[in-house]
Amino acid sequence: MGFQEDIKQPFFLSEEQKAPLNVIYTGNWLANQQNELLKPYGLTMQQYNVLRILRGQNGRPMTILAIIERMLDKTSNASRLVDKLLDKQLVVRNECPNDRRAVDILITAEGLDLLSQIDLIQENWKTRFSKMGEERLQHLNELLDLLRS
Amino acid sequence: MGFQEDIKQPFFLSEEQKAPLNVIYTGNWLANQQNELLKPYGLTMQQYNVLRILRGQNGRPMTILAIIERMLDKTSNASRLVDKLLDKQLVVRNECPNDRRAVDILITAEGLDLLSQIDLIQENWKTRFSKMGEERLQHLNELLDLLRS
DNA sequence: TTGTATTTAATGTAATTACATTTAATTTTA
DNA sequence: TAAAATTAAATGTAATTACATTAAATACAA
Repeated sequence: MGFQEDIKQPFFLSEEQKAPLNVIYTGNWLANQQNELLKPYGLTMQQYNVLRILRGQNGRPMTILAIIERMLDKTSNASRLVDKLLDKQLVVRNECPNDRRAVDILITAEGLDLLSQIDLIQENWKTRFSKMGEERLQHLNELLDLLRS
Repeated sequence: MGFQEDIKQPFFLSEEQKAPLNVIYTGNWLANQQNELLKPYGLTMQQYNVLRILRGQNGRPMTILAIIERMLDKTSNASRLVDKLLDKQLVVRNECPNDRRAVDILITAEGLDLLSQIDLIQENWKTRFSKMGEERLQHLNELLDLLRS
């Protein structure tokens, strides 16, 4: 049940009908939780995602296009997301030396610091998942990957 | 892999790290597909969802609040969604006789007709899921429900 | 009854998103 | 090389979303 109660579905749904709704619903549920958690830090999930991508570069700058490639939601506007991060001085933007069309985006010390603060809180969230157990999570990932294939 | 390639993740993610991202990513992926499918009919997923909720009432009207209770994404603005459906004459809105604060929303014949057109196309989409097999889908639903509990 | 609180829906708004267009730089090709 | 095509990012915009406020009707309490 669970999910059917949340949407007060009065009649029985087949697993087939339920699955797509459940994936979308659970995805939104997680995204909302994540956004709630990030609100005190003044970040949206998208901005947080970009910051983490930049951290993953370990000091190497990335162009906007490279960032988009790694984003969860590729339709959102990376230029403007980076604008917001710039305003907060969490990243810097430099003209790319070998291609003047492109820009090099780099996370600042301030940005790294903010991320490490958030990491601590995220631990909380991660325990939600770890309580599911490695095996179940692996299975969930397999099923989702299969769904998209 | 699958999902890790989509976001060009260079390093290994644990199942625990992967799962929340995978759920959100797959949810967005499904929602985008759904929106794409509905575009020719001039409906957004939210509008479609409201229409289906109304159809489920079999001719009994619903108030805005009752609709919200059944919506997948309860944060979106039901009043305005209904406005859009009204513009397209897919629903009618009447003052509720026993409570003049409330409004009775009812799907029109036109709305039902549009839904039945879309149903045909949806069959296509449903085969995506049915090919997963009943057992896997049931398992997926269980895992998602467990995640939210 | 009369004033207060609550409920229902609509509205205002600022921010975000989706999508197309523009600008500037680079690459290709004639 | 010069013109055309492509690429990278930014910008314009209309629609949508999130969130708060408002307006109207009803319920409640003194």
